[in-house]
Formats: sequence, structure tokens, C-alpha cells
Amino acid sequence: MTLPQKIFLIDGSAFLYRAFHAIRNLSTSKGKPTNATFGFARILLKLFKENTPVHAAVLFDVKGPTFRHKMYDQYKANRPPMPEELAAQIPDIKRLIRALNIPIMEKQGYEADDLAGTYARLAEEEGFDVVMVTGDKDFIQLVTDRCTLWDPMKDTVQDVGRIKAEMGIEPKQFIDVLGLAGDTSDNIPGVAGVGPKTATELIARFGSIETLYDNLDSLKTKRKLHENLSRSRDLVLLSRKLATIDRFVPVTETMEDFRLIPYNTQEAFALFQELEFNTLMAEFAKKPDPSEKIYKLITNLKELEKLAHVLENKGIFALDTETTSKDPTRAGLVGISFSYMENQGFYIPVGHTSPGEVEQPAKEDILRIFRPVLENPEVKKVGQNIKYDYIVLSRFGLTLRGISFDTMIASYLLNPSTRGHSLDNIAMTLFGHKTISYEEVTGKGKNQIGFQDVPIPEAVNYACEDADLTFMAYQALKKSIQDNGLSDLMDTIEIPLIQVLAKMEMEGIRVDGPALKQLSETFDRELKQLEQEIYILAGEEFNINSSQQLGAILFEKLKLATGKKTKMKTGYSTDVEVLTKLAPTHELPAKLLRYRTLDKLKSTYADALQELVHTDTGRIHTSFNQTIAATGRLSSSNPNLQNIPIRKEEGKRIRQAFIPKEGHILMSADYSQIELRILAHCAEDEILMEAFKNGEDIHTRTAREVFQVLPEFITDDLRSQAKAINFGIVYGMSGFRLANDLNISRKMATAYIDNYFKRYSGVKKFIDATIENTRKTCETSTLFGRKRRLDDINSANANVRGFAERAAVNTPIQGSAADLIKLAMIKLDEALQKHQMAAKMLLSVHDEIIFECPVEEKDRLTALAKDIMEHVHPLKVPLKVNFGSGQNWAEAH
DNA sequence: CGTCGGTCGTAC
DNA sequence: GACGTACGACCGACGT
Repeated sequence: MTLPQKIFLIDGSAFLYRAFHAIRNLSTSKGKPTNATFGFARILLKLFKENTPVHAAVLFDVKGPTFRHKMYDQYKANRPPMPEELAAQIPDIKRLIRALNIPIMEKQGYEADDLAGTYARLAEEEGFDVVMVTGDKDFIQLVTDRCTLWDPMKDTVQDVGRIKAEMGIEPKQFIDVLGLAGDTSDNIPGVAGVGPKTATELIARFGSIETLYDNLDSLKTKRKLHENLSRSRDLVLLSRKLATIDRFVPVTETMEDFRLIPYNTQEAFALFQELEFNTLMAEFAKKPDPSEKIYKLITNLKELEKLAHVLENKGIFALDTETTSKDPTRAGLVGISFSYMENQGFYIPVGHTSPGEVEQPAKEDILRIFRPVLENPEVKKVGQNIKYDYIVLSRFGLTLRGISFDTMIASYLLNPSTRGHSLDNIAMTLFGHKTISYEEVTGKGKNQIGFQDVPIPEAVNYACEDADLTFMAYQALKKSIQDNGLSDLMDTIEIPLIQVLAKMEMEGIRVDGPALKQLSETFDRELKQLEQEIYILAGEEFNINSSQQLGAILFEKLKLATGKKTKMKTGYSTDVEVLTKLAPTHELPAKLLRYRTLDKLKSTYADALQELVHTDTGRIHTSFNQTIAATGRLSSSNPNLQNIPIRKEEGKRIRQAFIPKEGHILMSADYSQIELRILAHCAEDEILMEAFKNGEDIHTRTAREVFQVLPEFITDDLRSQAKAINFGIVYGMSGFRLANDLNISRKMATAYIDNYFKRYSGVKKFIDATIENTRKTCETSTLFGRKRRLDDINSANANVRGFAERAAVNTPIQGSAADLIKLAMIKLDEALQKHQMAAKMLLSVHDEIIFECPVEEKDRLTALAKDIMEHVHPLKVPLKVNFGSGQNWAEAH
């Protein structure tokens, strides 16, 4: 005998509310509510996990009146409208159900209950067992020997036996119970004073409403009940009708229509990703199927040659290097992997320490065999952060030419505001694929081993997967880049920039180690002294670097006037602004300011920089990150050479420790006012353009315009106030902030800003138009087509929206400046090669490029850099570059 | 002992 | 609340 088939009828409408109320406050990072969708997803997935259903349907109410409303116009009349946050989630919930390929049933004029009753009846007639997935007690009336109720949230099952045992009635009699008890949530009246408990007892005793009324006299002892019942006879009959689920809704489906097909994993995954259901995403991630992957270890010379040949013929392939360190300027090559086709990869071990049975090819053989293909610019290479591989291979003795695509950069260009452009993230996003993690292969924490110690078979899998996924991601991302109009930016700026940056990183910059050491010692002596003085003034020893402890001393013990609270209002702010205000009232804040300055210089610069001097080169090799800043700027880390002090005298001494090699100078080429020039260009502002065309001092000009004074009356102070305004405009400054900065009244500051916009009306128009346009497209873009999505621009939260509005204006300015300097760097690199100059580009600091060149090349370099940088791209105003040079970076600036 | 958010300070 | 973009030192809470 075969087991009967089983169908699951899911009460969608009830679960909407239950999921919504069971889970509080869940929303995406953009603020879209997702709690009901999440709860619904969990119920469905639980159903699938525990039951492996073959037939199922989700049933919904349809908006609008039903046959019950015709019977009783007060039906559900007291029901408040669906909460807005729930209504907003219904489309997502339906998408979810569709992605899981479960049929959705709804019918005008009927409720989900009626469809459930009808399909349950039809299912039983077809010989099915039925499971009603619901938490609604009204469904009890539908329970039969073949039909049970399952509440997945409470995980309870109700069948005939249980209902009899618990309520003492047959399931069908439950309709009569409802008739007596009514239902407040549906506004079904029932009998006053009779609730579910009494109603159940009465039906258990009398069997039905009819018998109850036939024998009403037997209840005479209970006067109140008797009176209520006899008075409500008509209402009871109406209530019972309203509570009766219609089991004969005219439908045409048969059970075959409810046969499930496998879920659309991709769609479900995409939805979970969109809704930020990370745990569910992981469940739906494609499990890599090892059978479809072909990952090969290649060691034999013949096969290596064959591989090199195939790569050459393919014309484009992905590669990845495995090494001994995350820092490419220190990393030794351990292995190389290649992929030129989906699901396939090759691994060549180069520097494994204990290769076991495997005979690793000799370095000379690898160089000889792969040099032609890797150095051939016509054969295109694809990588994930290929700058890293370029440096590693270069130090191994190979110059990677023909770099054509970088998946990390592509991911960044498509979404520059977010972090996490790792291959793991990309593979998860594009393919729902969970990669073998680095830690899985090397271990974690103190047990971690270097890649050189990873057994070769595991290395093959890991390394080949990286190359394979990089190639797969390349194919997908290449298309996205094209579809989003980012190809030009990618091909003319970001890709050519890779090797320029790689060369700069490898070159490094010389630092005077002993000078840093001496600085550190000098700072340390004064810090020790200050420390003691601070303890005495505080009356106790404490951790000066703890702003929390410091706040307690200043504001609780010494009772100094509290300034602002910290941002997260976890405590008192002790920042420079607060301490400066307190300085005249007490000696301690002044000492603290001095302490902070010196501590910063010592720990962040003097000490940290010494640590990072490369033992081989004696120089510091920063890492330029091409995929971090949302505007398109570069960033620098390990160490960050883009925030070396310059403004104050003591800080400058750090900068003086950056020096050229023997016989060379450091030269700085600095774009003058590049952001305001770009603003002039974009806004086509008459005054701004005129000022730049005439070579005027822009801050003086702004002072003239804003303060309405003749040029001869513009003092240094007025000029510096105007400078603050010019900066503020680019950043979208408020009157509040300007007032604070200039120590003037807010009213005055607002007046200055108003004045500015009156005079520079083109700028005002540009700002308004940019915000307006961003509102429409939810994205803002630079001169070279770099884009940044700003969904927050339409946020209902004024704070969030304001932030997006300022970013909408600032990004085209800051980002276009980044585009220009990147392009200039590429052209400079080409020119230096072409002219066979010895000068090297070392650093880029947003609007400045630092070179190291032989003393005798100085004039040539100046002329060349000036020409290239000032003419990198024509604008409606001239670009101007200032030069400086000297025996250290402070002198050069 | 590692991770992570908070605070502060440096640059353009 | 209140000015855009970064990196990193340090603290302290929290989890293993």
C-alpha cells in the first residue's frame, strides 16, 4: 500500500500579521522594514526543512468585501487598517513565495480560510492528507481524520484526537462554539458574557446550538446566561454563519496545480541579499560542487610549457599568486594559479617549504617558461587586486604586462560607497558561492601557518578556486561595467593606474631613521614630564589616553565647566575644542593639549614610521588603495602617507624626516585650488571663472565679493575668513559650522553664506541642480563618469538626507579632482619612461604628487610635470600647479 | 587573546 | 544635529 500524498495549505494572511508582530524592528540598512518578510521566510523554510513537501500552496485574503460583509455589514468593521510597515512588505513576501516556487492562491470575495477549506476538501477527495499551516483557531472546524493543523511558530499539531481530548468536542462542532463565543477581532458578536470557555462547555454538553436552544430551560439556574442566550438567538445564528468557513468556493484547480517545483535558488538568494538576510543567504549559497571543478597541479616541464602555450593562445586569462605575506613588498612567491575557463584552474607550486612527494619546478624554469606570456602586453591578464600580484611577480623577476581587468576595482566602481570588494564577497554576490577561506587553509590566530607550509593538495584547491572565480567574476563584472557606462573610466584611468601605483609602492620613500628616533626620544622626555605634571594637577594617577577617565577627572573631580557630550553621548567630550575653551580656567587642560599633540606625533608618526622601514630597501613602502574612498580618491595605508603633519611646527619635523636618496631632491607638484577650479568649471560660474582666468587669489576675491569691500581693504583676517567660506562651500557647510569656525554669530555666518550665493549665483544654481538631479537618479557622478549611488537623498530623515545632499555636491568635485590627478599620474609615468628620465613618482596626496629626481633633472622634471599636469584635461578654467623642492619633504612642499 | 565600536587627531 | 574624504592609535566592552 502506498502512503497517501500530503498537501500543505499555508494561511498566508494570518502569517503576515504573526510574522510582523513576532519580530520587532528589523530593517535593511536603508531603512526598509523587513521583519514580516523575514518571519515569513523562516516559516516557509522551516516547512521545507522539516517536511519536504511535494504539494503546497500559500493562501491570501483579497482586499475588498466578501460574502460575509453582505451578510453582516459590521463584519471586521473594528479591524484597524494594516500597519503601513506591514503593507510595504507584502510585495517582498510575494516575491519570496514566488522565488520558492510555491503557488499563491487568492480569490476576490473570499478569505484565505475559505480557500483553505475548499482546497482541503478537494484534496481529501483526491485522496490526499492535508496539513493546514496556520496559527488561527478558526481552522479547527476543518480538522478531519485526514486533515490536521500545524502551527510552525509554536510547533504544535492539532488533530481530531487532540481536539476531542482538549475541548471535548468534534472539530465540526467548533463552528457552533464560534457562533456562541463570537470573535472580537472579526467583530462577530456571539452572545454577551459567553467566551470561548463557556461556549466550548455548552457545545460539549448539548452537541449543537440547536439542541442548546431546544433545551434552554435546563440552564434556568444560571439566570444571567439563560437571559443572554435567549435574547441573542438570531445573533448566534448569524455569528455561526459568519464563522463558517466556505468549503465550496468555486475553483478550478486540482492538486496537480499545487505540485511543487524546486526553488529558484538564484532569485531567492538575490532577494535575501537585497533584504540583507545574511543567515538565510548563507543557507541558499550554492554549495560548490567539486565534480564540476577541474583544478590541476602542474609541475612537469612539458606540462608547464603546454600551459604557457595555451595561455598565450587564449589571449586572456586570470592569475593569482600565493605568497608568504600580505605585504607584497615583503612577500615571497609560493605558487601561481591560472584560469582561462569557468570551473577550471591550474596551480604551479614555486616556494612550498615541504612539498612532500611533489617536485616543484625550478625558479629558472618558471621564469623561462612563463616570461614570454606574462610579459607579453598583447596577452591580457585579469586579477583580483592585481597590483599585489604585479609587485610580487616583479620581485620574483617577472614584469606583468597586459593588465586588462581587475575584479576588485570593477566591484568598487559599481559600488564605491561600500567596503568589502574581496573575492569572497564578489563570489557570494555574483554566484552565491562560498569560497574556501584563507583561514580554512592556513588556520587562525596563533596556529596560523604561512602559505608556504600549506600542503600542496590543499594549496591547489584554494589557489585554483581563486583564479577560477576571478575569471568567472571577470566575465560577469565586465558586462556590468559596460552596462553601467563605466568602461571608459575603467580602461583609461583605473586599469592603467594599477601599475603606476605598483611602481610607486615598490619605489618607496627614504626616511631618516635616526632622525625619527631622536624625535621620538625628544617627544618622550617632554611627555614623561607632562605626565607627572598632569597627575599632580589631577591629584591622582590615571590613564591620560582614556578619554573616559579624563572626563571623570575634569568634569566630576575638578568640576570644570562641561562642554559638549560625545557623539554617541557615552560621556563628556574632551576634544581639542573643549580643552581649548577650558585652558584659560585651569592649568590641566593646557597640559593635556600639549600632551595630546606630542603623544600623537610620537605614537602615530615617529614610532610607527620607524617600524615600517623596509629592511631590504631602507625605505617606507606605503600601500595605495584604489577601492576604498567613495569619491574615487586614493587612500594610503601601512603607513598612511597622506596625513603626515604639515600645519604646525612640531609636526613639520616628522615631514623633515622624509628625505631623497644621495644626489637627489624631493619635488612636490601641487595643484592649486583644484577643487574650486573644478567647481568653477562645473558650475560655469561667471565670477569664479573670471577669477581663475585672471590668475587672481581666489580667497581674496571671495572676501571682496562676500564682504563687499575694495581690494585694498582686505586684511589677512578677512582673507582667511573667506578661505574658510570657500572650503565650506565645497563641503556643504552650514551656518552653524561656519559660525563656530570663525567665532562669529550664527546669524552673521548665515549672512556670509547668503552673500556668497548671491555673488556666486552660478555656484548656487549648480548645487541646487546637482541635488535635484541626484534626487531623480539616486546617483551623482564626476567629470569622467565615475558614479556614486546615494539612495539616502530621498530619505524621510532630514539628517540622513542632508548628509546625502552634501555628498551629492561634494562627490563630483572631490571625485573629479581625483580623476584628474589619476590621469596626470598615468601620463607622467608614460612621459618619464618615454624621455628615459631617472625621476620617480613616489607619492600622491590628493592634489599633490611627490617625485624624487637627480639634482640635475630638476628643471626638466618641473617643465614636464607642469605641462602634463596643467594640460591633463581641458577645463573652462586653467589648471595651475605649484612646485617646490628640497632636501626633505617639508622643504619640497 | 582577538574583535569591534567609540573617541580623538592628522591630512587634503 | 550642524563639513566632504580618508587612516590609525588607544581604550574598553565583549566573546572565546
